[in-house]
Amino acid sequence: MPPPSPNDHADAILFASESARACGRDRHIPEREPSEPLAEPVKQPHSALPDAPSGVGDDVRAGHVPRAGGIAERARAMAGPRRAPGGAYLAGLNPEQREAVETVEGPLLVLAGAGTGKTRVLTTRIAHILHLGLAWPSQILAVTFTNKAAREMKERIAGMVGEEVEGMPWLGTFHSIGVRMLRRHAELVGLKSGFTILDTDDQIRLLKQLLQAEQIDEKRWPARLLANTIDGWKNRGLAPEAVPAGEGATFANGRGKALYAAYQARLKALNAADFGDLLLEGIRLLRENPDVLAEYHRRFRYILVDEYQDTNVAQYLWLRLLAQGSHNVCCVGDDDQSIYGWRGAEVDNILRFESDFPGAKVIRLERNYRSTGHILGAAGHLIAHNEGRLGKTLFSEGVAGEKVTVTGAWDSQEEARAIGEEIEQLQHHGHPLNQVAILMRASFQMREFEERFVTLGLSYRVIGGPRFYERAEIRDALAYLRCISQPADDLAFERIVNVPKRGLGDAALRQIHDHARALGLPLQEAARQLAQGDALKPKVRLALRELVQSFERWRGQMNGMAQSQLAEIVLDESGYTEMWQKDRSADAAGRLDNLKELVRSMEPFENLTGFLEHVALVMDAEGGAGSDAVSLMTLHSAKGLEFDTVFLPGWEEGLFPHQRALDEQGRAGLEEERRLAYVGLTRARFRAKVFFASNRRIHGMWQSSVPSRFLDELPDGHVEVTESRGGQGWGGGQAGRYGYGPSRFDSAGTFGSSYSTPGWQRAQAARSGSSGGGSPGGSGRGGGFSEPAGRYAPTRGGGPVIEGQLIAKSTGAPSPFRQGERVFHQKFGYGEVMAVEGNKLTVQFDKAGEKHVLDSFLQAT
DNA sequence: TTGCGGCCATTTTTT
DNA sequence: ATGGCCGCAA
Repeated sequence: MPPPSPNDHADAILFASESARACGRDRHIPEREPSEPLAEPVKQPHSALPDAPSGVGDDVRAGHVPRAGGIAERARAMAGPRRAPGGAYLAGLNPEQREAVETVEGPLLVLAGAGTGKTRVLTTRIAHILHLGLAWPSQILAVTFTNKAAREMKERIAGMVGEEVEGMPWLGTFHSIGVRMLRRHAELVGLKSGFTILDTDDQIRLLKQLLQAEQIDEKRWPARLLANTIDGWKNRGLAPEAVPAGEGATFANGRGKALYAAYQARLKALNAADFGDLLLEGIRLLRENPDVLAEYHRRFRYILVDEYQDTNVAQYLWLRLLAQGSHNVCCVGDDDQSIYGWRGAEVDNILRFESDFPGAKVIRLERNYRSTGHILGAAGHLIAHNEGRLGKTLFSEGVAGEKVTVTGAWDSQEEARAIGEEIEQLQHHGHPLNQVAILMRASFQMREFEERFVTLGLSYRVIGGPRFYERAEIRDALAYLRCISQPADDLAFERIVNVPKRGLGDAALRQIHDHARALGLPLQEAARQLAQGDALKPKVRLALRELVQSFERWRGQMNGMAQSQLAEIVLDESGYTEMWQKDRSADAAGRLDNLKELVRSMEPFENLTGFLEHVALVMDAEGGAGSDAVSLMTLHSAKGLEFDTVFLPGWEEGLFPHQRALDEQGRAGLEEERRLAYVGLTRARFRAKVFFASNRRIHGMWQSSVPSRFLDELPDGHVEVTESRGGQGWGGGQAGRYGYGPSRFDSAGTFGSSYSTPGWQRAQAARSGSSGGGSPGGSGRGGGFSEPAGRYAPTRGGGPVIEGQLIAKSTGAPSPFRQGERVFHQKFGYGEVMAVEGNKLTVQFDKAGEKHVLDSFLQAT
């Protein structure tokens, strides 16, 4: 590392003296030793300041010194007359929250249940640290997962300490902080400081090329799978050489590890990093360069982590490295809300906190300020079925409120109709739609609600879904801009070389590639040379020359105008806008709107580079949240939000808990699904309304469904079973079979007749099936499949069956039904089998017409 | 090079 | 049922 620039020292002195003054005014804090707060900030800036190795302007000097007076002023203001020991910001905290805020030294885990004021603790804690003068804003590392969370945190801190928050360059997402570190020390990990950040799309295209070059069959070994595998390794902090040989062999007959290494080499050659690298290379940087690590140790006096239950191994390693300096690491999270295991989050991180950080203190926040007693009671009882948890019981001092309702519907359409009606009722009673959300397990469930709401004229808004910057037209437009800004960005060049179509197809691209590889040039430069020579066919050469010249022209204009203006010119002159204008498909107009929106969103940025950096990391555009509308989203995207009324449709076995989670993750998968249910319930302030449907169309085929086991795990005392209007609901048959004891759903006759339900029908089928043995359905609180666990209870021939706790996947066994046979189906009535394909049948129903159904839902007549 | 037709998979999502 | 992707034919 180069030595610090001379300026650093002078600044440090100024900085130190300011800090001493700031603290000096705080001197009268009764409970502190006089020397203690003084000592650190004075000593700290000296050691922390030697900064970016390059010495180029960075946070501390650039941002803070001029503002130091401001800090002192703030401190004085806060230390003013109204200040109780500690400051006004501590006033509204409950004792646990206050303890979490004031326990500033040493490792601390705050187990913050849903709605217990987690963000408040985090932000107040930062304000507190600043207020006491324990650290400068630039000495606090505060990490979140999403940009949204970072933004919110920043806003709330600003509400408490004012502009000082602007001096917190290390408040951000894991990734943005990772980039920040890497940009300063890029050379140490084999990159140049201006490296490009590749998103998933770029990553997959790169891997595709790699697979092609290696002659690996992409059908058998899709690039997507390799990308996931590599991401998985990166999530676990494994560089190519660290991948265990056995695991490295799982992809493409043992070539996984080598491919990973090749991919990393390719990234370096492109001067690019993918999302995983932003952390993984950060870890490498800190491990291999003790001086850099020491610098950050000196810098970060306090480390705070939000949503700790979502951290993966790489993030944990990264944090641990950094926390070895001050040991002042505070992680806030809730093991019961860990729902991202499937993308590498390790609940273990939070479960093991105390042993990972010796001397750690754990504070539980269990006082809930959000939900009514019944909702908390129901959610708490449900989550208590999980084994792997630290254990918390939320309580509230509020009212019991309305019970959680459980409503059965005949099929998903009726479910949507029932929910639509309830929402209209609420609306008539003056309930704002903004305070209503429908939270579902999978996004395909959304369509039904959208359709229903369109007919009802109910305004709704879909949260989540494809992000603005991930849309094809936006990515295309960005690729043009990247080509201008970074002529060596090969991936961007490839993306738009023939978009719109300009006759530069695979063949032309291959030639450019070959030329580039031969001379070690970026594609764009290779293209420029080829356009001049005569190696290409005239037509191709002309098109290429046109493109290359355009880029040069645009690049020349780059500095003379606002980037948004340049973008307009580029989109126009490249023919890209025209391409969509000519497009007759339904969404073309929307795409043009998106492009306009893109151009508009560029305006506030300093320059094109600044904008592109923003886009790479902050992949969200502010969507209009203005109007009063019902929110539709998945349970995953609901985490962290709250609504007065929450509808939770689709609580059926196979959908929720999702079959795949059960198949692939077993018990762990089930527990994560249960946490998801818990997250859903705890989003509600006053009303949580659970629904399930007895029939649902999945992959275009009607399937009968069994109510979710989670329904049985809701305690009687907090739940009310209602019947959807006009619905036939579902009979009591299946409940209780999961070993959690009897529940109210076991009493027959809650809904209509038990004898018309799919559960009963299936029990009948089981009884007449070849296995015999098991107790017949329909008796006692029965209808349950009480065959010994682990044994199949086939329907006729064997369809979905219950094995232990899981419903097995449909077997590939041949269907027992023949073409021409008369059959009966729960939803569609009588019909005739038209075609048989494995266990999938095409049936011509007398009333309902031709449908595709699984054989296990049919009975012979 | 482009355009169309068949084949396959299809939970959840951030950076 | 439906959309995305690949391969093949014009």
